[in-house]
Amino acid sequence: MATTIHDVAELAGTSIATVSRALNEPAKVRPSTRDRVLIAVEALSFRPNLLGRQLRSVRTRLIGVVLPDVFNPVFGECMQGIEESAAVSGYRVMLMTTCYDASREAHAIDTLLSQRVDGLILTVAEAAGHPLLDELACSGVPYQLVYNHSPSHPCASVDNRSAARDGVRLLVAHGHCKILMLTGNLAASDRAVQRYQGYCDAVGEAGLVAEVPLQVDFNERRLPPHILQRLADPSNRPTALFCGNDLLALVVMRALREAGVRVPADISIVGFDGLAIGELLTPPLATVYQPNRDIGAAAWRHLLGTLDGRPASSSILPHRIRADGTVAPLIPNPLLECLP
Amino acid sequence: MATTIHDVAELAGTSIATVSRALNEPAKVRPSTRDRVLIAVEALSFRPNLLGRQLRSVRTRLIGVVLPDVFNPVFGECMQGIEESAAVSGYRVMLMTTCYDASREAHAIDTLLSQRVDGLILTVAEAAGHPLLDELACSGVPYQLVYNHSPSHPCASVDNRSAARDGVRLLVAHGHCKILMLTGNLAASDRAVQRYQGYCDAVGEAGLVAEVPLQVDFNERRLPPHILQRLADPSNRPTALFCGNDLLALVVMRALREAGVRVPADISIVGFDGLAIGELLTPPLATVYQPNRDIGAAAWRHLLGTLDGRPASSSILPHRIRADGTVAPLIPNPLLECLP
DNA sequence: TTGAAAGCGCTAACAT
DNA sequence: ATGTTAGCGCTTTCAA
Repeated sequence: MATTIHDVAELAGTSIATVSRALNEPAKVRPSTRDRVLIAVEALSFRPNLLGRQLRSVRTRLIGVVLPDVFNPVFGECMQGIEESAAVSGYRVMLMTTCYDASREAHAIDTLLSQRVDGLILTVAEAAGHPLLDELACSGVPYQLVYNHSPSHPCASVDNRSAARDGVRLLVAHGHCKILMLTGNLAASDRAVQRYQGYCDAVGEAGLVAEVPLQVDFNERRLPPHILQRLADPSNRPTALFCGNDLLALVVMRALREAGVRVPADISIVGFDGLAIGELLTPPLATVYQPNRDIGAAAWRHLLGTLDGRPASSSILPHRIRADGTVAPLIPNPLLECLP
Repeated sequence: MATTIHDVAELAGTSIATVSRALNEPAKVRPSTRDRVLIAVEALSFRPNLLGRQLRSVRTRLIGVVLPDVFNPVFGECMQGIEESAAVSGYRVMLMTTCYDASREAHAIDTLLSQRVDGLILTVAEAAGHPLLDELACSGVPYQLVYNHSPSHPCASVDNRSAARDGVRLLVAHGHCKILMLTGNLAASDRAVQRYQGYCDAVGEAGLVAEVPLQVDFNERRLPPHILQRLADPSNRPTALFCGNDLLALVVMRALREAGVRVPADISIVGFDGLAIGELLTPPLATVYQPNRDIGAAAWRHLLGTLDGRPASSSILPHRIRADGTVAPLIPNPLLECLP
């Protein structure tokens, strides 16, 4: 079938070992033989079979990436950061998505380890006490979390709690005192919980009441009617909304718009993610910006370090508040009382 | 190091062949022995080395995906469609990005073939006369283009030209007669050229003048000043803009907004891509919708068909016009003459 | 039903 | 500087 190292060796009149060396350690072979080999390689358009090499060597130069999906631009941006920086170091990337499903996470990790990836970059639903992660830690295969901000595992992430707190502070600073949080499924994402804690921090330090967050199944493309009702009712609605992620913020903004609620005139909104695309909107989405591409790149840098034998390490990347169009100061309404 | 099939065989008191069979063709092994093997597998937490299997078998159950990037949600959405449907069939996906660079395309294809992927799904800058694609066609490795709408290669794509034409017709139908096209680098994308042709078709059939398209380096995050100047000048600006892709549409919308030009009051805009996110904007982006996720899924379906020995095939997926908020009817201005 | 043995294509000692 | 050879872990004839 495909031409192998043997064909090349035969044509070049050398042994297969020489072919291998000519290709991998050219310095170790006499220029004239090297040329003969390279000519043969060219003539046969020989493409070394990486499987053979990978099976034989310790390194595969393959890394596995496990993400909830790559439909959400957050993960697309991050994946871009991972792929392009890994490519620079000559590593290839295998991607598996989990749709926030624990059993799919397990399956992905298992498959990737079977493929003998050199390392793993992953976002899991819940990092704390994740059995697979602990197993990974023991297995000796380097790994790096992204987005999961965990004290016990190497990760590259923003500090979700502080970041969320800063986002909510922006709303507080604009005079809002009835701030609700809208989030994806809290049970399916430790980040969502951390961000809710940040919300509570900010609301608490302002002397306001932390309300129970409104949970939305993240796979929904539309806002459930009862939630919309809650948000659209002028007599009862919050003056500001903090959303656990940008996609959710966009979905709710659309729903509100369709219900005749104006953003930010009637209600202010702050998202979380810093989607590049959010900045292009009208009005631009106020959000807690996290450097998604850099998060991916940082994760790779850390992972590469571990692959090179350095101890595992984490990065808490800086977040930034994009105080943009969807936040407006609260216009005091003498008829409404802002205190609980 | 890692436990191998030998360890399992030893513990189960069988030969490695039996272990292999117990795992791959359980029917061919006596239940009692199979159980012994499975217990041993469990006890040693044996993870079969896919590299060994892949090297030995004809199939690797690996596919390669080559995309310009995965930062642009178009490709993220498509990648999602590919990955999740391939996963269902038990295939793993290796992703390489090219940043629209021909040499990186070549490198990606080469690497992926070295990895002995069973097939390839790719978007290239220019499909027609692409040397690597012709080589691929000969090599016997199945492949499927996405987004490249090519007559001579198996592909899954919308009909870029007709789709663009329909998008521009929307503008024509709203009374616009000074319609400009804004596009990424024409030289770096055959789709961009096809879409420009569609623009010319629609403009031509309306008896209007097809103008030279405004090209923008796609990697820019901002609109070059001279282009903005051209678009913002009230005495000279077009009444409508057709953008070769949604990201570009969003970028130009932002720039126009900052320059005080209102969309769609002062200028109407139609994009191309149908980004899910575009629908969530205010106003929602009018665009030529293409079913990105389905494009990915369709490409996989075709590829799988080819892998199963059926002849290569293509899908032209239906596009749809999302006649949304960024298009407004032209309000006739008696002072301005709409004829060339 | 099971085992022995031959390789898949490659790298890396070791020998020359 | 080059060749010989022994595997890497697995699947798959072929025999038993």
